[in-house]
Parts: sequence; structure tokens; C-alpha cells
Amino acid sequence: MATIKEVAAKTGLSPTTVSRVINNHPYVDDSKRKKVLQAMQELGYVPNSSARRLRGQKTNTIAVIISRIVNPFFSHLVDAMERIAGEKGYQLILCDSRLNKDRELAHLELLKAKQVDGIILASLQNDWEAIEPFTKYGPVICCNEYDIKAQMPVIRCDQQYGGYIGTKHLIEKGHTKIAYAGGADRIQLTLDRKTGFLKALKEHGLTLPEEWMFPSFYGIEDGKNIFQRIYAMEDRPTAIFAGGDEVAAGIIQEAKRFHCRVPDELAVVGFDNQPIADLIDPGITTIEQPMKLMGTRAMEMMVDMIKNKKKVTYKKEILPLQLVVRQST
Amino acid sequence: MATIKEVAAKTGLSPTTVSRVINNHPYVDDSKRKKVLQAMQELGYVPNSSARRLRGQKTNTIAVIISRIVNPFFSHLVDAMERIAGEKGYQLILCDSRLNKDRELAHLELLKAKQVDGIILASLQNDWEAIEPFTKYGPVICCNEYDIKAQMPVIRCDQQYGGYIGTKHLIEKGHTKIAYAGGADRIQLTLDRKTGFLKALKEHGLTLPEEWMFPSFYGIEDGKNIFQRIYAMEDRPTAIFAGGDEVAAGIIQEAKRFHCRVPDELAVVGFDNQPIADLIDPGITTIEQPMKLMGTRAMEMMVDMIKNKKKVTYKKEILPLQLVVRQST
DNA sequence: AGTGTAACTGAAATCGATTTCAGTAGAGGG
DNA sequence: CCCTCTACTGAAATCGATTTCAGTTACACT
Repeated sequence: MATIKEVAAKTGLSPTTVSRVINNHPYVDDSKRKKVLQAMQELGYVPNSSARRLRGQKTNTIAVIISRIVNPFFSHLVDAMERIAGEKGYQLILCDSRLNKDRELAHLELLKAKQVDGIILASLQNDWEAIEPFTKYGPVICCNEYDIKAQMPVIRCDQQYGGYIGTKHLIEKGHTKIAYAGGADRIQLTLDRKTGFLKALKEHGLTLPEEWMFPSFYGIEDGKNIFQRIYAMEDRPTAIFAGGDEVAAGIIQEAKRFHCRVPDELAVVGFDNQPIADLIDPGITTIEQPMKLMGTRAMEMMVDMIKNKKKVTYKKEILPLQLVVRQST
Repeated sequence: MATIKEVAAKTGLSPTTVSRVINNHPYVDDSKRKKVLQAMQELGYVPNSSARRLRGQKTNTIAVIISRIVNPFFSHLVDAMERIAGEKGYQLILCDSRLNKDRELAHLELLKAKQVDGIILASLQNDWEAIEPFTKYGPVICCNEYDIKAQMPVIRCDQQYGGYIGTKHLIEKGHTKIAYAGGADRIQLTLDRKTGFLKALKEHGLTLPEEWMFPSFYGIEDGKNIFQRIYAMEDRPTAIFAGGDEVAAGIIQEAKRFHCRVPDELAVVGFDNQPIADLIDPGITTIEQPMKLMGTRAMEMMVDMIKNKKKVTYKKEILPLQLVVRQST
């Protein structure tokens, strides 16, 4: 592969001048500029990225940390981010923590090693104390998940409100025995969602038996599993609020297999408004999260922070969340 | 951020020795090794990735080019790749061509600029003539899509066989009026699939009216669109072979809306065996593609090619494909 | 004592670009 | 004629690591 020196040699000019042509600097004679461009063309020269990174202290690369790319929620989020990154001339490194704290920390090391210019945390396994030390090496922002203690920019949805309106909807439909399937309490997002859920219950004097609480369930199989456990209960809930459309879909799917009618015998509310929510029969009543908007805004903010090194004072954007009613309730 | 020089200064040793400690080279006195490790710890030193890349002519980064990350087929493929890459110490750059030739070429430039050690093409928009010039800058392999003329390693499925068994299945179910929804003919994968489809038709003396042919349709909305067009026909097909489960799901969904019974009035075969194939009602009969296996094998091969620079002689792996029968046929 | 070798160390070159700085040529003004 | 300023150019320093090569000990073996 040709280097800048070879281009210089071929044209009889110095590497400095070639560099100026590459970077569109002024003060290069037009005839020489043309000669350089032609030589670059002939040699198939492309500037070496590693050298530029080293000299310029800039990688034009951004890492996004998610917990599971096969979750449509994340793939839509990443899709939106990739678009903006591309437009702005950045590469995207995909880091999947698979819900593992250590893997998340290992990915954050990319910032220390200056392998990326910034990191977007779309999933958050560690708490602020563990993340904070990394923030002095470059911009780190949260998108989707968050930690209330965190002193970093955040783009997220009002999860508590989401949990509240979903539950309120079930209560208005006449349900009093409502189960809940969410994520782990150590995750702020799921904790807030649950808080909203409990708030709605409390407002109507309802309570939640320990047994109707299903923490840490994520995929379709988990949903099936949950249904079986509910079905085996003596005192069954008549509705369930699931922490994701995949779990909701699994519950509905398994309910059908056991000839348990949805929503008559068991109403189901999901979360995210993923494509399957509209495909499955009955359609899933769910809380719509604006994933495209979140991804877009997060990437725009990241690029902005990288370009204007001014320490963006800790900024927070909370996006709207809304109920989409279908046939599962 | 601390540099190797600072670590050297702090310990009173040379950068050379520090480097040896970092890279676990032999011939470093144990007491000095300890001193260096401690100094690195205290300074929070992490070797600068750009400098290592430049000096070592190695990026430990691999790019994967896909056409649409929100397609579950690709997200599963990428998921498998990311796992293996992580295990082997590589980062993954996600490049979405969005079916655009130029964007694909732009992403291939990463190899020229030595911004990645290799590229996995999971989607292929350009033909071999356009790709070939890049192969001299580093390993490029195809995974999933392919071009028969291509002289590069390929991990793929036998698409023609897939098209054949899916169609054969419909014929065995008694259908003689079978429509086809695939991708563009310029894509070898979809062309082969169609060839298999046509082969099965021909073996049974069946023909395909131009009108029953739907090229270039990909998502759920496209599926709905296709159903409407079929429904409006005077002479309707009784079955359709769709090029993906999303399209199949869209067709089924819309059929239900129009009270057209599946499979009685319209049988549907999909492709991929994505999670939705099993979720939707009726379940989609589909051709299962081993996405995990394909992604895994492709990444393993890529890492192998990077490590053993020996020009791997053009290698081909064709993975099995099988019919999964559900209720849509 | 002399030689060979294993164990260890650091100065300097290197990777390939960009940037700083010093300098030249020619135009224009006083 | 001298001075200044603009337009242009290149030598050398720089980014931060790794590698080469030369050298120093210390010890074992004849």
C-alpha cells in the first residue's frame, strides 16, 4: 500500500504538500494540486487511518454498548444511530454486554485506550460509581437506560410514566389481579417502570402478591415460561404487565397453546411497540418507545460533544411515551 | 492520559522495558516487572490503541457489512459474529449498506485505509468486478450472500435447494398456482432461490405468470402490499413463496384482515425461520437458515485468515437448509 | 584464565501521517 | 530601492507505541 512519501516522491514534492492537498488546505499551487491528485489516483493511495489517528488524536469512531442486539428494540436503536454516525463521518463499533457487568466495563476501556472518541451506553449494567472514572477520558452518554445518580448526559423515556399508564389501562379495563414481569431491580429503568406500576396499583388500593412478580425475564421463551407458572397457580392474576413485547408475545403464544383466552382470561400489556406487537394475534397492547428518535438524538448529541470539546454541562432529555391499545387487553 | 514514557520515567526504566512488560516478553527482571505493573496501575495507564495500530500494522477490528440491521436475520447473524470476535479479541464495526451499492463500496474503503483487518460481506450489492480490487488490501469474505464469479471465501447456504424444497412442499400440498416474492435478480442469492423455485415448477409442468412475480420486497409492509395486489387479481394464485419471514408475516397479517383464510385460500411459505415464524398465527412454514452457524463460521474463518496471513486458497462452505412445516401451508 | 551463552537493558529507528516553523519568490506600496 | 505582505513550499518535530540492535552482567564450562 502506497504511503504519503511515495506520492511525494512520484510528484517530486514533499509529503507536506501532499498532506495539504489531502486535507484541502489553502496555499497549494493549482498545478501541483492536480499533480498530487493524479499521483494519488494512480497509486490508489488512501491515507493510513492509524497514522492519522495517532497524529490527530481522533478516531472518528464511536462505540455503542447494548445488551442484546437480537432484541428488536436495540436493533432499531442501533439502526438509527448508525445512520446519523454515517452521515457525520463516524464509524460505529457494536459492543454487546449480554447483560454482563464486566463485559460492559471491558468495553468502556475502549475510551481509555483512545480506540473510540466516545461511548453511548444504551444498556447499563454497572452503576454510576463504576462508570464515572471513565468519563474523564472522553464523552460518555446514556441513551435509554440510566442511573439517577449519574452526572452524565441522558436521553431516555419516562419509564415510571410508562409503567403507570400501562397499569392504569388494565385497571380501567376492570382488572384488580395484575401480575408484573420486569427486569432486575438493580436496573434503574426497570425499577422506575415497576414504581409506576406499583403507584397505579396503590392509587386503586390494589396489592401485588410476591408470587405474581417475575423479575429478570427477557425473551419469548421467558414469556412462555411465565405463562406456565401463572397457569399452574391456584389463585391466578387476570392480567399481566410484561416488560417487553417479546415476553408479552411469549405469554400470549403459550396461552393460546393452553387454550387460555387472551384477553378474556388473561389480559397482557407489553412494552416497546415492536413490529411483533402488531403481527401477533391478538395484537399486543403496549407502551410505545420512540426508539428511532432516541437513537438519533443520542448520536447527534455524541457527535456534538466530540466536536465541541466544551464540557457539555450535564444534559437530560426525556422523551414521550404512549399507550398503544390493541386486542390483548 | 499517561504514556509509556511517563511510566518509564516513574520507574526509572526505559520505554522498551515497559513495552516488554505490557507485551509479556521474556527477559524482564521480576522486581522490575512488578515495579512497572505498579506504576501502570497508579497512573491508570492503558496503551494507546492508535500508536499500537500504526506500529503493529494491525487494528484488531473487523467490519461486517449488512443491508439492514433491523432484519432479524441480520441481527442474529451479527450477534453470532460479535460473540466470536469478542472471544478472539476483535472489535466489530457495523456497516449498514441499506441495499446501496455506493455505501457498500465506501465501507470497503475501510480496508484500504487499514482501518480494519478484514471485512465480512453479509450482504452483497456490487458484483465481483467491483469487489475484487479490494481483496488485495486484506481478507474479504462473503457470508450469506455471494456472487458465483467471486474468487473469495464464502460461507453460505444452498439457496437453490431452499427454493426447491419450499416449492416442492407447496406442490405436494396440491398447489398448482404458486406466486413468488423474492429480491432483485441482480442478487445471486435471490436469483438462485428463484431458480430452485422455477426448477420445482418445471418438474411438474407448472408455469409462472409474470403477474405472480413480486421482485424486490423485503419487510412486513411489503408483504401487506403484496397481499393486496394478489387479492385484487382476477386469477389468483393459491399459494405464495415469500423470500423472507417478514414478507410472509405481512402477507398473512393482511390476509387475515381481508378474511382470506390461510392456508385454505392462500398458502404461504417464508424463508429464514425467524422468531416471528413461530409466533404468528398460523405459524409460518419456512426454510430454516442456520444464521448462528453461518455467523460463527464466518468470523472464525476471518480471524484465521487474519492470523495466518497465508493466502487461504479460495474456500467455500455450503451449509444445510431445511424445511420447517407449520400451519401456513 | 578464557570463552560462550543466557538473562537482561536501553538508545534509536520505525510505523505514516500532520503541524510547526523557517524560508523563498514575487507583487505592491512608500 | 527597501519593506511588507501574500502565496507557496519543505525540513524536521511530533503523535505513542514496538522492534532492532548493541551492549552489559553473571555464570558455567573447558
